[in-house]
Amino acid sequence: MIRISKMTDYATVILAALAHAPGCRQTAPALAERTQLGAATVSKVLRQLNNAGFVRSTRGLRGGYELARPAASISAAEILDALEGPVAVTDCSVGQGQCEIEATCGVGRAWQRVNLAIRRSLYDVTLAQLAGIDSGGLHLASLERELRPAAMPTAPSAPGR
Amino acid sequence: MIRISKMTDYATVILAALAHAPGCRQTAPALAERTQLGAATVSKVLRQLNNAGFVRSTRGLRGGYELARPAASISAAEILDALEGPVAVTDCSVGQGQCEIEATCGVGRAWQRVNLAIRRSLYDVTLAQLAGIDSGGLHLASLERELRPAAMPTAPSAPGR
DNA sequence: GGCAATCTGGACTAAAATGGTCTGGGTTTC
DNA sequence: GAAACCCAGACCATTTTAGTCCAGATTGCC
Repeated sequence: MIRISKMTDYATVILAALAHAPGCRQTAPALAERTQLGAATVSKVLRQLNNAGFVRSTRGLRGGYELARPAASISAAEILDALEGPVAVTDCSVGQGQCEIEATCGVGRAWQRVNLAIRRSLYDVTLAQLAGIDSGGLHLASLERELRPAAMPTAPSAPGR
Repeated sequence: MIRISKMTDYATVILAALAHAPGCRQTAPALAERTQLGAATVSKVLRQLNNAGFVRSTRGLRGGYELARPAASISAAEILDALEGPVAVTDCSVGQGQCEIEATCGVGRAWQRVNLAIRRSLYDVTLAQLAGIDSGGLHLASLERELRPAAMPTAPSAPGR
């Protein structure tokens, strides 16, 4: 259904919570409380975020997590890349050679374009925007373009699943 | 990982195969052979495509499937909508009220923008393009815009999964 | 009329991904 | 040395996905 995993979703929520208190260490339990997510789950996500370099951890008493970089410099695309690998709408959307029927189907090239478009839109969203503390719409250019057109068709009739 | 299901992928491949021989009925087994996919799977997908109105089926001897509408008038977004429901990057990306922690997290709004951007790019890709028989780039406007920028960052360091 | 080719609908299963928990360590501060 | 932390990974339950199979219904042809 073209959706990111819940874990990645949680990651953005947690990062957003951290972004709201920059430079201030917060423990995993405290973040769990703030975000209303399970403590164990938050811990797990924070570990991934630490490995990926988005947060910095401090052990021991008075330990906790804090953002490793300013929120405005972290893009949604980076977070997705780190947590679930690069965007790939289909197998052949990333490049050639993944698909045995490539020669026959010829569908790959068009998907690659879609992929690129998605990627760009993800690059234009920063953690600061996700957290709602955007300093002034610096990165909104391409998204505003997307939003302008009035006639945005809404999903017509999806069959129940 | 932001990807469409294989079934939907197959659907586009099958539709593309049909688009290559417009107005010409083809049986499910024949399409399976042409696309190198399992016969039962192709049948199943064709049934869904029939219910969704993308193809027209004829029963009995000499029966088969054919495109119900010209390939250029079918967008990738329509196919996705029909087969896996509307695009929804996260639960809260479709609208308000889906998420209990909406008030606290504030992440939803930014995802809605991403969602919209993805949706638009899917609307700009037609079946004709997917099939590689595009008549002249009528719908390419927004995608060309996406492709123009030179400095397209490629996924940096995704952790192996 | 009967047979063969075709679609139809649904049940069913196997495999994989996902979400989430638990346990058993290290570290640091007081 | 004890309390309050983080760290790493195994582990399990559930859901989703992919794919198969089978028992009809329909149509054209001989």
